[in-house]
Amino acid sequence: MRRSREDAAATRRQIVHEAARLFRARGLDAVSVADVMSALGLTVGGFYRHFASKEQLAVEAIAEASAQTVAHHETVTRRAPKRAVGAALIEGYLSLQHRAHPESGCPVAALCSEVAHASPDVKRAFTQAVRGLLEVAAVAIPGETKRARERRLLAAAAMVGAVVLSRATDDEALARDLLGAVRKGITEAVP
Amino acid sequence: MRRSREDAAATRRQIVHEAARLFRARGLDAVSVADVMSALGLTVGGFYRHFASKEQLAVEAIAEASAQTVAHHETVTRRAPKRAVGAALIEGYLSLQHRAHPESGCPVAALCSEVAHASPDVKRAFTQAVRGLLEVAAVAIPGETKRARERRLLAAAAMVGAVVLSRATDDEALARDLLGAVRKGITEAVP
DNA sequence: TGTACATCAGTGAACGCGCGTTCACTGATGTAC
DNA sequence: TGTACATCAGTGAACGCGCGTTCACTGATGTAC
Repeated sequence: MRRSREDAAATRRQIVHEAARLFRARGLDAVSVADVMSALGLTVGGFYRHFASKEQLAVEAIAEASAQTVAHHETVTRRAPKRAVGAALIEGYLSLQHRAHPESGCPVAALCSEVAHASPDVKRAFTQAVRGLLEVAAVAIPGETKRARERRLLAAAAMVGAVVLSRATDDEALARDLLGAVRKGITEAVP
Repeated sequence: MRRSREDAAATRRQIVHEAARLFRARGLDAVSVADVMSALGLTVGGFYRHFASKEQLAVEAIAEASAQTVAHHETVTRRAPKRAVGAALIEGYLSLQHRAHPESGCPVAALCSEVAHASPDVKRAFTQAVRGLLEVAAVAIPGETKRARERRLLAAAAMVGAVVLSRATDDEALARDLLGAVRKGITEAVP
């Protein structure tokens, strides 16, 4: 039966929110529209009242996950002692906690190799998420010089690489070493 | 009809070879057993004379791709002027050529975020590929010290991260900048 | 070396299954008067 | 404010499709004598 406009808008937000969790946890392909809807106690049919396609949901879910991640990093920035903001951001990103919880973590690390084969719209949303990550990196490595920007790109690539590889390996020691080595290497360059 | 033992062994090798190409090009999920077989002019049914499952093929294809990549890097090492071996390896890995051709490139960069959700066997094969990459990195950054190992891990994470992100973005300038920044950052540390 | 038979690589159709998407339907919500 | 009607959020079943895997079959290869 019909729901009020507010209820419908809330449902839509819940679908995007749940999709943002599930896509990060299991990947875009491995999560079906039915998975997302049934996680909310809804049936598949209603999905298409809100979205034109699963792809549109992927686009919005990536944007939502990116916004959550940026907001999380802003919280970390606010709470950390002023001199140690960069270190706090880097340590959080490269933590075993982040490794263990892709569903609430950085969508760039969660989806990077999959997105290489995705549609232009999904790639665009993903690229925006990468830009969000680089803005967070600018808190740890500020400056408008070419060199500062290069160091931010290096830090972002290394951090994403370390988290992704730590998740893909079955060697716990290697996973820890990767995260630790990148944390050390990046923080040496970030006072 | 039945084929000779040599023919059958050759078919098996071709299946693994083609799978190594297709999986890197499109991802493990997006390539079907039928895709691999029909690329060789064969039908699906015969596949199960050679492999117990698609998963077993994925394991062998990752190992094959890793071996190809290590062999390619050995060729680069042999051909480069002795003082510039590290730079040659790094530049090849971080090239637009590598970015444009995942099908013949590093399987670690091609499959990293997908493998996080794969079976233990696939993760084990992938982890071996990561170790292969670290051995290649040891040519550029030799040494048995803890510090040398950490720098290899950092270099590997940054290189994989840069290639993966450069492929996932729709922003060509960002892609080039990522590859360039990591090349610069890593080669500064690698004389 | 020749022959009879077992083996098995590859074919092609079929299997059950889950997918994204569509659709007729329901009944509460929103709107027009 | 009340009423009649249109709208549309969500249901539940159905659609065509491609997937991984199985299987009866074929005929050349391999083996035993």
